[in-house]
Amino acid sequence: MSRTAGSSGAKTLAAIREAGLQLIYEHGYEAMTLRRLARKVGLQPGSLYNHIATKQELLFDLIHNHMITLMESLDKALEGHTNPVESLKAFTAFHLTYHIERKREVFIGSAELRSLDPENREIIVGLRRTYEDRLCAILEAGVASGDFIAEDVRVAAYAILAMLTGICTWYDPGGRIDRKALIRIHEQLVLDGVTKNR
Amino acid sequence: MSRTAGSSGAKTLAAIREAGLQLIYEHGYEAMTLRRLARKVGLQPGSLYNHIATKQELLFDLIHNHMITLMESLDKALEGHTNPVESLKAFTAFHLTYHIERKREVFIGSAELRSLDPENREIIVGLRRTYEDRLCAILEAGVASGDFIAEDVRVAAYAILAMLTGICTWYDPGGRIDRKALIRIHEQLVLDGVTKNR
DNA sequence: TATAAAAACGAACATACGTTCTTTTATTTT
DNA sequence: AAAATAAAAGAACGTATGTTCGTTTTTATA
Repeated sequence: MSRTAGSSGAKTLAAIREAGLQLIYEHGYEAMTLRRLARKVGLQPGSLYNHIATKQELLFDLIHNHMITLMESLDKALEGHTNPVESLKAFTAFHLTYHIERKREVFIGSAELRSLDPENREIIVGLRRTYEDRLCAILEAGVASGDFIAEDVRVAAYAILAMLTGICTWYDPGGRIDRKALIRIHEQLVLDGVTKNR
Repeated sequence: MSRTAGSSGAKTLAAIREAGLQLIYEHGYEAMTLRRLARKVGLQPGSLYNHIATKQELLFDLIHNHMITLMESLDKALEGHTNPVESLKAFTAFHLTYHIERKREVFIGSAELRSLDPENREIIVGLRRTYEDRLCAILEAGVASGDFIAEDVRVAAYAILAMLTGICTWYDPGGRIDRKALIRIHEQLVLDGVTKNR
């Protein structure tokens, strides 16, 4: 056999991306073999190389795409909010929603950082830093306006991010807890953490 | 050559454990090769099998040991506390301290869960559940006594654990932030999250 | 001190990996 | 319709992996 009827580059690449995402999420980058990936897509191992340059490049593509989308979505979600309290609520809601919806991408984006080549890793770490900075800016604005109290803005930001991101390691969208309730509870937790009198 | 002068089973096993811990922490279980591990310990690859049964068993040993120690230490730390507020503070301080001191074990204990054989994984998941239950019990006691308010105890517990555990992914013991300050800040964050009027 | 056990070496094993290359067939372009 | 390109197959590559085995030397036991 050779080229399959109905085969199209764009469709196959999309299938490779989706299957790769799932396999890396399930087993990790190192544990995912290209043979397994090929089988899942319905190809021979060698045929993958008509669409990807290398296994490493596939990983970077997945993470990089995710980070770009994350940043763009965040900036859209924060648009129009000037009040620090409202901004923080918007950030919390966005972060939770996005991290629940893109559970796999988020997980890979942090767990497989170490599997990236140094140059690739640096790019991703830079993007992540930019994301953290958005939260820091909100907290700083709130401290300046007197709405928030935070002993150390960066510590508070990391604590908040850790708490929110941790959610998607156990949250089950089809489970007992409603998503809106989850967001409400965490908005409150986050706000209380930076507003209560000390 | 053959058996080295001064070689002792216990010492070599300890060296293998320590080197394995470090290598798995740095590169992940799948990415750690037994040849690399052997080189780090100063052995030939085959000689490892005088001390471990298999690569998988080494991973399980490391994680299992960690979980057992974690539980014992927690119960010691909670001993004598009856007041829910004090218990929660003690839990927070213990969790942070332990997770900072045993950064590597903690990381491996969650990141490499998926690298465990199903039977091994089940054992670890059970132990982890027991740990979470300790926190839930404290929160429930606090709700019953009127000290805490929590819409959903399990959600609150997971949020707290996620926040606290997330710390050890970025906290640098030699860095800008003092450990005692870190504990103080988080005790407050945690308490605020479950005590403030809604 | 003789004997058994432990701990190391070093070679070898089957297997699996990421990747390359040639060939064949389908699709697109001219 | 012919030519060029794209996408697949399938075999092969060198290399690395976890593990086993027979041998040798050191330590512990009797």
